Amino acid sequence: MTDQSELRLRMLHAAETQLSASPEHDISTRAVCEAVGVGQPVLYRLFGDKAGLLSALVDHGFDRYVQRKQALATTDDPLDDLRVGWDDHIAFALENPAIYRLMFSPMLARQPAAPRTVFKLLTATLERCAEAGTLRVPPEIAAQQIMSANIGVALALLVRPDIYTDPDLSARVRDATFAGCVSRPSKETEGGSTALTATQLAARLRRNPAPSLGAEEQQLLLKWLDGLGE
Amino acid sequence: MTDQSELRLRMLHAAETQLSASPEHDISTRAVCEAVGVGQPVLYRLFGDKAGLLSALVDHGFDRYVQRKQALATTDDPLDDLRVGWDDHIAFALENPAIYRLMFSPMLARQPAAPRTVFKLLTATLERCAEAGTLRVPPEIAAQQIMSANIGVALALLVRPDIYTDPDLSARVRDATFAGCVSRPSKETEGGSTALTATQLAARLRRNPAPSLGAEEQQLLLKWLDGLGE
DNA sequence: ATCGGCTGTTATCGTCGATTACAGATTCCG
DNA sequence: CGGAATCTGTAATCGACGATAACAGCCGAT
Repeated sequence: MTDQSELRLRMLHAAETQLSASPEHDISTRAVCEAVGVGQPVLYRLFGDKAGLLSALVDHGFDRYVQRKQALATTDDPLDDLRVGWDDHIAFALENPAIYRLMFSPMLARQPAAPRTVFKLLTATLERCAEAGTLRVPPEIAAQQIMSANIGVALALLVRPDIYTDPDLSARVRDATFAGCVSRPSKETEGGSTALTATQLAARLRRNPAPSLGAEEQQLLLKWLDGLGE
Repeated sequence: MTDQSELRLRMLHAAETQLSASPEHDISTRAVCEAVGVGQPVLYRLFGDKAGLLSALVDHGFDRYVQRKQALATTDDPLDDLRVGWDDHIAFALENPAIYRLMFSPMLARQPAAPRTVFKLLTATLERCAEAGTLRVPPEIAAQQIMSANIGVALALLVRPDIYTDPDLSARVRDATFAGCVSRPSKETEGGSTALTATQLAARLRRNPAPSLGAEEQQLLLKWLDGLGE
């Protein structure tokens, strides 16, 4: 029970250590097994195959990533929470370079499922922005922009520090990306743009469905509002 | 002479074909050699080792990338050239998924040198923007923002089409990124911002150094102007 | 006590990256 | 012209690795 899951964790830890120490960014199942003092069949029973071990390592990395994200305080300023989330993503990448490389490697045979959870977290914060009336596009749309840019910057800083030398690169792309989809609440924006108001209304309806509308009507309305929001 | 370089190309082509067909995103040196009808030592003489073959494949990909970029017309609207360059980057990624994955994989043992050339091309266009007075930061700074975001979006669309479903994702991030460092010439901006003017002046001085200043003075002045531009 | 299922071992297979040893062709020079 | 040196390829092999088969001890359930 606890034994096998503890062995699992020990193997994952050994794999992570060896991956961090490997200039080739690769590990060998033999070395991992030897490090924890077991034979290879144990690894293959626990993880199926080498890809399974790497997948588990990726999932383990995403677990820490999500745990860390959820530990971040939720303030009453969702836009500031967004900024903190972006910076924390970059910090995670720089503090866990080996696992981050693996987590977001485009060469992985099977891509992990965890990013969908990460997306939900980001979307939740964006929903709060939308409710506050600072989101100019539907949350799912904004989430894709933010995530792709955030990962792009993290990989750049991680993999090519020789090229991406600007210490403010992350902050610059962050501000530009956020400026592209969210806007500070101000007198000008308030009641101004129809897109903004539609997005705001959609967010409120998603939290508190209107009792006067049926389920299908509600869905259709939200679809229209999202259309206006884009 | 031509023989060995032709053999090299044939092996590169075989490697690319097999990489594209491999669900594991990996190739075997044996299969490549067998495909072109030679023994393994030939490969090791031409490329050193497997990493050398992959490096050559990456360089070959960057050659095509650069060739394609240089084939893009240069108009009198540098901002529009920037947009075309961004879109072409995304198109290249989607049209050459296997090589693009490899070119920008964070798991490569040795990172290629070609990206520096790509950066120079982008910076050249940005210098033209600066001369036109539409760049708010030094070209090298802007280039880092644009490249990292561009790669981030390309990898997202390539690797996780199931998550990044917004058909306008690339255009949105592109516009937001450009809005972050360049601005359309208008009455407001003209003569308005000191940062903008400093960047513009730096670009002009870089093209036409002031005869009234010495080399060291010129360098110092440019450094100051870049500082103002940030 | 015994059966069945975990959990681990040793031994082994097939593949792959990489190297050695060697052979034909070509070039260069006495 | 002839032989030495170099280039260019092949066949055979090595060592490491991923993966599996066959087998052995432990432990709870009946």
